[in-house]
Amino acid sequence: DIEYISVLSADDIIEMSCPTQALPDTFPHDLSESEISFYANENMDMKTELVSEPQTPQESIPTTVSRMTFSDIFHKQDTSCCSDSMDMLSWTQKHPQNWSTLEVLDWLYYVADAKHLDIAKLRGEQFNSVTGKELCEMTLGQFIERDPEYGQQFYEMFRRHVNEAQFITPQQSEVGTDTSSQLTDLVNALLFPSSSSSSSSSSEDIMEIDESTSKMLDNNIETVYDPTLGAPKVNICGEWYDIDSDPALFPTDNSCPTWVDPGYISGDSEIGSEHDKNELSVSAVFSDEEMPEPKKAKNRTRNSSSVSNDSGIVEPEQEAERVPKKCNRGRKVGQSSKGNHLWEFIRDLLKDSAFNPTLLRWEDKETGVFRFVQSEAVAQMWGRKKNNTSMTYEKLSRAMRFCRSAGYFADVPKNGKFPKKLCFRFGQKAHGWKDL
DNA sequence: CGGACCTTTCCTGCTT
DNA sequence: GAAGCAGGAAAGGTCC
Repeated sequence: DIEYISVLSADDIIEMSCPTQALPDTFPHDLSESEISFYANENMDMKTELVSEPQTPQESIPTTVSRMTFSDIFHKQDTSCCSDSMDMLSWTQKHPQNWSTLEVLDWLYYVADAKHLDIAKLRGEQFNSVTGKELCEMTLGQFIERDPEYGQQFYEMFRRHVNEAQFITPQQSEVGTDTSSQLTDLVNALLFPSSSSSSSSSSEDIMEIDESTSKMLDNNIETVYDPTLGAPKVNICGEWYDIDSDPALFPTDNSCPTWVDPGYISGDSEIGSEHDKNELSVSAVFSDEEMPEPKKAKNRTRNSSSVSNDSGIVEPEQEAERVPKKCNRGRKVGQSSKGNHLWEFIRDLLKDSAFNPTLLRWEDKETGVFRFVQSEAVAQMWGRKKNNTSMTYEKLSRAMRFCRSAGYFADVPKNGKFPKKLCFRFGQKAHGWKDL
């Protein structure tokens, strides 16, 4: 109701906005209604934005923050972490049946970005642990069940992708062929069927469709294997890298990009390459026997109270249950903490204006106090970094508390100056956060 | 191979 | 009641 909206103050808007932090905290409270406009995105979600430019351009945080998209965030990250960004498009070269759980999420976020979906409303966590094979079998209802807001769009985009996508094979990647524009066209054709679709579409068309998405692709597309260069080399950000000679860029774990999809090309599930032995075949990883247990599966071995009866006497059968069993605790295969300590990750996010103050922000830089703004988003990023799709803020905050007891973080002064929730402070062992 | 370290996972109890 | 915090316990991966 435009008449109703027009009398709202900025505070009213903030109060009414999505409870999952759709509006950044930096959205200014002291605006008049003439300084705010409402608009609906293509999904008919109402958004707010500033009409007038801030008086001091250096402090134009609210405008940029409120319009920030996933690729704005990730593109910024890409430049400092090329191998991560390469992985994010591996799904473009595989049949969805062979997507890993991470590739499902990469596709999801790619679509979310391309369609400018609201980050805060996106239920990405509902697609954690979903494999490409499972995604292929999901019905519209199941998509909507997982994400009531965008489930239908995801379903439609996914069906279109499954039905219409072509997948790059080594044979198609001929000498001198511009695989970059091919793949860019392909993906954009799938995402924007109405705008243009053939490989003849100009680069201007693509930029017009979605500049940030196109940039994201352009940064990664040259990673497609080029046989003319001999044994695998890739071009990242204008530089050619030799995979074998640069272990830092291509670690030996499964973060190595997938050049081709043997399972798709050969039409069966026989996996033969060394790479795939490392990565494990789809059938090996996602067979029924090996599917991850549901999150709440209880194989607990501690807490004697849970196995003793009311009288405190432990029954023989219950005693047997106390024998330690293997459960899904601790890090999973492929997860790594090499050089990625939590406090460093947090410090680096605070260092980056793409994340600070959008996802987390300083409360008092002098004393090292900071606060999570979008806690779940930070947790998902942390999980992404650690190859763990089931990361949540609850788990992240437990790790934060361990880091606190270890001295990397410290207690936040309880003087009423700082919020009691979502607030942390760097400790003695942490360094490098002051000189940001 | 063992141990230290750093998480990750799950949980109970408490506070806001 | 939900969200967040605090911390115990157990387990796993990495590094030395």
